Amino acid sequence: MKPAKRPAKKRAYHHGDLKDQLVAAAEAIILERGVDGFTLREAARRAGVSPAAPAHHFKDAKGLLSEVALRGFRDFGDALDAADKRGGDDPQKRLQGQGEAYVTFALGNPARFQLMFRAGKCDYSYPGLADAGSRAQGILARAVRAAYRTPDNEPLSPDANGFLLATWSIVHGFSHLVLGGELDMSAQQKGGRRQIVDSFLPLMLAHLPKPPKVPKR
Amino acid sequence: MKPAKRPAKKRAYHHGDLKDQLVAAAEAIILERGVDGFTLREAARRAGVSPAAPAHHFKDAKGLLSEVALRGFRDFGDALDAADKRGGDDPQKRLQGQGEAYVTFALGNPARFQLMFRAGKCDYSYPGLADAGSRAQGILARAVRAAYRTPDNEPLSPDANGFLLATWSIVHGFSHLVLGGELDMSAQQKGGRRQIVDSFLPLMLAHLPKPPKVPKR
DNA sequence: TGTACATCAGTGAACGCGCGTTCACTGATGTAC
DNA sequence: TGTACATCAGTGAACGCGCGTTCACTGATGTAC
Repeated sequence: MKPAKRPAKKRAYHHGDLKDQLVAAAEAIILERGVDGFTLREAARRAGVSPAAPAHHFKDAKGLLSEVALRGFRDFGDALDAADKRGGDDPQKRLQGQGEAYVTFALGNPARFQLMFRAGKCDYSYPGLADAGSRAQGILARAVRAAYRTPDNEPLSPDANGFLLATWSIVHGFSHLVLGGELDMSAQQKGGRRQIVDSFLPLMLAHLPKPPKVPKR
Repeated sequence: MKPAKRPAKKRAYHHGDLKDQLVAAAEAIILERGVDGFTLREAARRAGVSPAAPAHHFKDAKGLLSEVALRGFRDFGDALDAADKRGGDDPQKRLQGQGEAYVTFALGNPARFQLMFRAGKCDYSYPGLADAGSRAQGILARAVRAAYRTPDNEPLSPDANGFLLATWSIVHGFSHLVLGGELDMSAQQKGGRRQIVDSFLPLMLAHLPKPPKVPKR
């Protein structure tokens, strides 16, 4: 076992935590400058390391971004899953909870969220990434499945599919509108994003489509 | 008056239509390579002109993109407006129509749409851009105002605001999901984007929130 | 417990690239007289 | 109708920039005996 992490006053030649710090730096850069503002050199700079160092941990620049997205999708999936479970066996509660968790994740992790849904920035063949993405996607579908009482081995009905898509669209769209700053104008009110969200999220969630009452069969 | 546009076999020293062609080239580049793939040099190349030429028509690279976005917002606003008017005085029809027009515009003009909603690519002080943007935004609000029978000089009620936001979110989110290719997996079906949209758009629009029945006052 | 050696994780200089923009210029066009 | 001249809209070479990546290297670590 390694010794407990030392504060390491003067940095050793071997960094010891470079991979994680590069990931953290990448997120910070994206937060400050947007997804397009990320550069590998800047991430290395922030980790206090030469521009060649990241190559020992990631194949290339896309590799680092893919790792960021991977961790994002995992946490995202966890958040949706937890919210879903909190809903017990009440489909309405499960969907409402997932909707809220979706938006909460997006606004609480703007850098990751924007990266996760920005085509072309990640390498989908990065190990685990595609899986983590589908898993997160499947969690909402699972709740819709329950609401429509559709067994796992049957495809969703067109109606259920429309419902799934509408629900996904509304929380996804809301997240993008807030993150993109589109709401600041229309919401004619002062105070930061936090306030806008606090006041509008419940109102918006109240308009989430309602699942049908499907009899047990 | 100028003579009718000659085919101009061998291009004259003066181009004659450079501004429009740069705009067209920019849209084509964005379509092929994404918003981030745009470069001013490439636009100049496609217009058959030296890299310094665009400076005579646009202040800088952002200026060209701003012009693209401006034209986008204008057409977008026109499309929403036309759909709204087609709804007569039936609020439900007006909202449904605008929703469909919103998505149709996004999918029919993916390059522009993605540029229009990508923060940081445009210069909002570009003449007319901010106005065109607010105008488009106001058209949906106008229909909501009618649905809730709110006079122009009164602010929307919180409930109406939530409704507006939910409606905007759903069409905006759907557009992004389709353009981002997120649906191809979940929609387990072959055929291009066109088919996905044709089959899912009506289902999704069926879940647009319904405006309340508010008595005239 | 030492020691030899392989492997790991850094360095820093350098490469080539395409970019946006600037510059002095020039050919074409439009206008005043 | 002709002519002088200002202005417009191009050219093409050049600048400096920061980027991702490569390279030969080296210091630190871990392991086999």
